[in-house]
Amino acid sequence: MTATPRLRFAPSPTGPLHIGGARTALYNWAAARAQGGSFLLRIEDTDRARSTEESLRQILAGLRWVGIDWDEGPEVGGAHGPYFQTERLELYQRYAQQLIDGGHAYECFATPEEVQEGREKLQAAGQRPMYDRRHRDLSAAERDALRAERGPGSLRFRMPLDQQWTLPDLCKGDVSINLAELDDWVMIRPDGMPTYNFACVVDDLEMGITHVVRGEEHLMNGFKQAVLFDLLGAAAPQYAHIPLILGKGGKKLSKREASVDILEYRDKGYVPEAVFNYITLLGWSFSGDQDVFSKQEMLAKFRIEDIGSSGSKFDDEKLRWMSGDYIRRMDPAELVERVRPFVGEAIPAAVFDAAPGLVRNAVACYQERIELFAEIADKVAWVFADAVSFDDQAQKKMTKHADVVPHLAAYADLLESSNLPSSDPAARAAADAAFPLPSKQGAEPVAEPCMGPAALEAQLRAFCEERDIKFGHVVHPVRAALTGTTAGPGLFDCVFLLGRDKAVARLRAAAASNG
RNA sequence: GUCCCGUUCGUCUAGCCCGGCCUAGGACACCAGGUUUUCAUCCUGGUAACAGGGGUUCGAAUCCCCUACGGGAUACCA
Repeated sequence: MTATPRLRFAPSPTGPLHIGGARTALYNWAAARAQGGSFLLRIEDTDRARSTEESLRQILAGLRWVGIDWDEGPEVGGAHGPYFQTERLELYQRYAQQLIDGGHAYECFATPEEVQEGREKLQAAGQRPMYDRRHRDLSAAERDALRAERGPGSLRFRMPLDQQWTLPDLCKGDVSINLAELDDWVMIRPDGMPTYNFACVVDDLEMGITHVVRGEEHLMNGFKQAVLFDLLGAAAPQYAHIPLILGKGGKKLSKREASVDILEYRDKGYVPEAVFNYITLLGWSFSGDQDVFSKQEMLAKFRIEDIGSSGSKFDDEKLRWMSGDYIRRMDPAELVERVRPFVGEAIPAAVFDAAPGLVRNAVACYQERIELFAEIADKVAWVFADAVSFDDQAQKKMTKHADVVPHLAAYADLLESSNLPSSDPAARAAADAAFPLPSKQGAEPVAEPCMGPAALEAQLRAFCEERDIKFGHVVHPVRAALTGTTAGPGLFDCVFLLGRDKAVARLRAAAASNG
């Protein structure tokens, strides 16, 4: 019965895409996709002074990064273009003329000072401050005189007065207002540029938009636009004005508590699917007991009507948790791929290419220990570095177990004569292939080309028994010696990753500097 | 000031439209235990909420009214 839905996201390129904008885009996108409709992007660049190419690029990149694509709009074209408002000026003029002819718009010559003065008067009288409609009913002669004296005026909308208007809102329900509360708002500026409300209506009409999801700061604009649609003899889209995203304090999200620019999340290494998931959850819930869901799952259930009507606060902690959750569930091969842009110097590019097995193993060892892609760099650096330096905790462990330090050299000797994988990234492909890390307890291949984590553990346990030292006391200094830290993957995964030469060298270095 | 919207654990929310299944469920965070060579993961358990006040009703988180608090809008910005 209803036509296929057409929704849009209509940002103005005056800054980067922020979290709130991304969520708005997301809901519009989802509503379209869920119903097999179209999603388009329209650029509202009528504010020429503030619009920039750079902002546009950032917005498009931000949308793509969270996984939002569009059927019509910049870079993809479409049958309802152009998709930049500054390229549609003639269209607005045509509609403006139609409205003038129909008596629904009039020219206003009031100076900014006069408008302001009128506002203050109303305010003082306890009424809503707005344009006092002083030029609403000018005679033709008065109009001509003013134009001759002051030049072209702005085109204002002749708001029907004293009329109760109810706006059916998909999110808020029916919202009513007396139209007299609304301004005779400016549709076209004296320079011919349309304002937001006017261009928006013309475009939504021309582009066949059926639903509009947008922030609740536009609720009042919803009335203005709906009335205009009515006077144009057209049906307004179904509006859904959704609550804003707030910061921890319940105030507008500020840069202090969270990144406002969506691309900052990309740069910090958040998993985009998690950002998508989390943002979706800010005001919409998949089900009573499931927070993590795929796009496909979401689309199967999404309905605009289910978007919550109360504001929500942005919680970076949960976002991070969710990012980590996505990482944990990722295929290790994919993780390696996606972590690559973030490793910097920690894993030299040459090693990345020459020793995929080693890199895979190293990264996989940290899969459940990171929440952001970017965290991998610092974590794995010790594997690929030439030597390590101890952090405070590691140094403490070393001094605390000073009695076992002498044994480190002996352990080094033992490893030196053992069949460990090589420390040379290029010479250990078979070893890394034979032992996918992190090693699971109990499992160990039989026909292995070298010692694996389990064999290494057995070896060290025997070593301790021979020398009558506590296994638990050796483990910590060894870990510190090898990795420079006290936390990390299983100790024998660490030994394995390092390979013989590096493990031996680090044990000896630690023994020397702490003995 | 005026108009509009909102208010369930610290946070995101389920439940509310179509009153009883709600001794209010889930998730993050937090606390306690377990697994473990460390960290992390994982598992088990716990703390914790219907803004307040009036109605309506046999019965209200759910319906109505008032108050308080929060947010938004009050532009020739979007």
